[in-house]
Amino acid sequence: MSEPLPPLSIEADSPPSFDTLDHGILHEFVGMYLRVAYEEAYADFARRLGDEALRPGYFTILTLVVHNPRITQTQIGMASERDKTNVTNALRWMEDQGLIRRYLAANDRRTHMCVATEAGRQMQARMQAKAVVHLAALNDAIGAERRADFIRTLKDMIAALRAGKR
Amino acid sequence: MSEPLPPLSIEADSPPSFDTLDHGILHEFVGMYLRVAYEEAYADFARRLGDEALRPGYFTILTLVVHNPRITQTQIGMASERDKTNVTNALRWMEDQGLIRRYLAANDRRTHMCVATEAGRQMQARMQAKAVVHLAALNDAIGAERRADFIRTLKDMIAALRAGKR
DNA sequence: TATTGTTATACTCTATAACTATA
DNA sequence: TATAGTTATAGAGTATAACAATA
Repeated sequence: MSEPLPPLSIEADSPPSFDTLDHGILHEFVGMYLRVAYEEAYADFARRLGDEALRPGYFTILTLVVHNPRITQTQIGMASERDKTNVTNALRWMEDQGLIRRYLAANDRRTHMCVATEAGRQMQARMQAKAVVHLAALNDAIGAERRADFIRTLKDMIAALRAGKR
Repeated sequence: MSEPLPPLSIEADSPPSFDTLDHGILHEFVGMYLRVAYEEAYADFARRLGDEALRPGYFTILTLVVHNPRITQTQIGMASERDKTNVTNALRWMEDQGLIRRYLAANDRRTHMCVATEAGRQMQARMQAKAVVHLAALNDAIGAERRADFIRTLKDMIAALRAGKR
């Protein structure tokens, strides 16, 4: 890898106490809280799902397939906000697990239509039950009404940042 | 890697139209919006920083060092919500770039105290100027008052999810 | 024994680019 | 030319585990 760090010189002063650290502009910095909240929400859902279910990220995709028979991979990518390459990998894995099947559309043989199997529907139902508990835990923390505002703010933020790209 | 996917059988039906996709519980699913908002916020800040500055994740660490001379690596890890191994790597890189220096504390020679160089202070100031514009763009979208509520909600969520771990 | 920091390693999520096949 | 999907590859960010030095 890289070279070991060089030895440090010794200085007499002491570090600042943790309680009095100056965070500067970081108190206003949304990005940091957003990152940590995302990580904690992901980890909480993953904990509740346990080892018998899919990973959190796959719940979105499987739910879309269960609710929308013959949904295409492009549609899944757009609706789940994921790149098509990630969708391909997720669907391949789910097909290997027997959770979904895919069919070519007769009228346009480029598109792959995805359909959940019975095992896939059962898996989605099990995961959704855990998702409901996960959301209830969030509601206990922030309140159901506040959650609606919260989601609206997230959506507004996403839309504005995307508009700013162009 | 893995084997190529097998050929698909052809089915006559058509995919659902994208506009009428059924998202099921996903409309309530905070995690997905959280992920996308985080990604967009990160990307927006990265765009504004350009190629001459550090990556967004390093801004937090450099800001802590600039504002708190002799801050230790453990303190940086806790304050920036990052694992110590990531802090080590970030600081090594910043030291290579001449943005910070590190010293051993005389009274406890395990601890490494971090101090920003003049170049580091200038870099932090340049990045903070871009961070302010980034935050202003967010305020245009969600409003400064709503941002305060938003951060409070994020903090509450983080605290609740962490409490639920134990 | 516990803590600070380092190193090696690996995992997750995501994206880019080049490709095949279909349109 | 453009679109749907696949593959190989790579990157950013994060974490785990074993370790050395120090307390």
